[in-house]
Amino acid sequence: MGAITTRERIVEQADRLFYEQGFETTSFADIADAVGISRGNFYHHFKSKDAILDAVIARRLATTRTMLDAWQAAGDDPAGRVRCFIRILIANQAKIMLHGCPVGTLVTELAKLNHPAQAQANALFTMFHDWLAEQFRRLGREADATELAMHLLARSQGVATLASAFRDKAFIAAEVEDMCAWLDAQARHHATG
Amino acid sequence: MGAITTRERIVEQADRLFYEQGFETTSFADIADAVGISRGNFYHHFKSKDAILDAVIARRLATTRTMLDAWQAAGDDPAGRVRCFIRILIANQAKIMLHGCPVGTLVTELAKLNHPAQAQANALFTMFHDWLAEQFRRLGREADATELAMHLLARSQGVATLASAFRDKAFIAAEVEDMCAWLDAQARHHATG
DNA sequence: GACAATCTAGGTCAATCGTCCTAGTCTTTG
DNA sequence: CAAAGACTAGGACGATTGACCTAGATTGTC
Repeated sequence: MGAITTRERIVEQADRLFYEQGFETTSFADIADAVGISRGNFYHHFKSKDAILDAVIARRLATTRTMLDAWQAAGDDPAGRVRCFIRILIANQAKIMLHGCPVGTLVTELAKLNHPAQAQANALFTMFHDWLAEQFRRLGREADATELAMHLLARSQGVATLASAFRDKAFIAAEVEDMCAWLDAQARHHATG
Repeated sequence: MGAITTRERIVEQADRLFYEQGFETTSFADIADAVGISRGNFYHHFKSKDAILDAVIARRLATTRTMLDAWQAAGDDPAGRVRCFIRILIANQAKIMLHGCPVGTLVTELAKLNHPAQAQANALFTMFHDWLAEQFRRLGREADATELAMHLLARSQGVATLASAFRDKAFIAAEVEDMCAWLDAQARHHATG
């Protein structure tokens, strides 16, 4: 127990490669080489490439859930939690400048492929959205919590897209600061009005 | 003259298919079927798939240039021009909900593929950026025109990404309105401060 | 009307894709 | 120790990809 199984290593490397190269571009050979096993060995663990994609999405959902729960448990300040979300852009800025947002780029690619797993990938977005909306509700914005969550989600996506295109670190920093200021204004909007 | 050449029809259909399905997913057979010519005929007009991509990007750069010039010539109101840009999201909302932003999705895909044409595709972003920055300069925001342009570009990208993921028309409308309000505030910021 | 350039069709090529199969090896269990 | 099941390696498959080739059709020019 506790040992990393071959199946877990496959999902781990597939996750990384799907992020770095995209889902369709990544072949079985790529994953096999990364894991260090033979190609034929694959079908003992996954019956198809789509099955690997399902496992990767499930893995991302699990790690995202863990991250959100950790922020939830860290303190009692909803605004502080939202700031944690905003600052992902800085924490992961190196990877984001190279490969964009893991969620956004996957959802976009699956949409173009009209892939059956679109709905599952969208659940990643929904998970972030629902968590953000909950924080805004706790900030007293019950009426427009979902709109505020969508707004912040959209801004993060836009920053990731442009940061990747222009490889611009200063732009990320400026937008993160701007989003934090916007967040403070929203919290004040509750306190004063 | 004026007749649509086979080459133009190839570029036109490739442009559409690259947008709808993505660059890598679209095969020569797909384009040939759409144009109504044989596969082998291709290599008389383009020596490689990358050459078609170059032509598609050049076509998009030209149509974008034409659109921006038309807005430029339409009137003398910089804020009104920026509103034209913002409202692309509404004018093209059906396609955007299905396939995202033509610029953003192409740039993102080429980045994942580490494709040589990345720089050319990025020029599409730069063209929009420079045009927007020019409008902000005319609004008196010489000091931060480029930052404002990047900000608006990012927000548009984010809206397109989420609109595509959630197929949410109301979300687009709300964000467009919010961006227009933001634009007015920026213009006021110049007039009053 | 002859000739050259342009355009088109369809077949062929090697490479790569996801998938599948079979024959071994290792581990577990009675 | 023996039998069963889990795991692995490596090859083979049909399909598809981008690329290339050759031969015929069309067009334009003298």
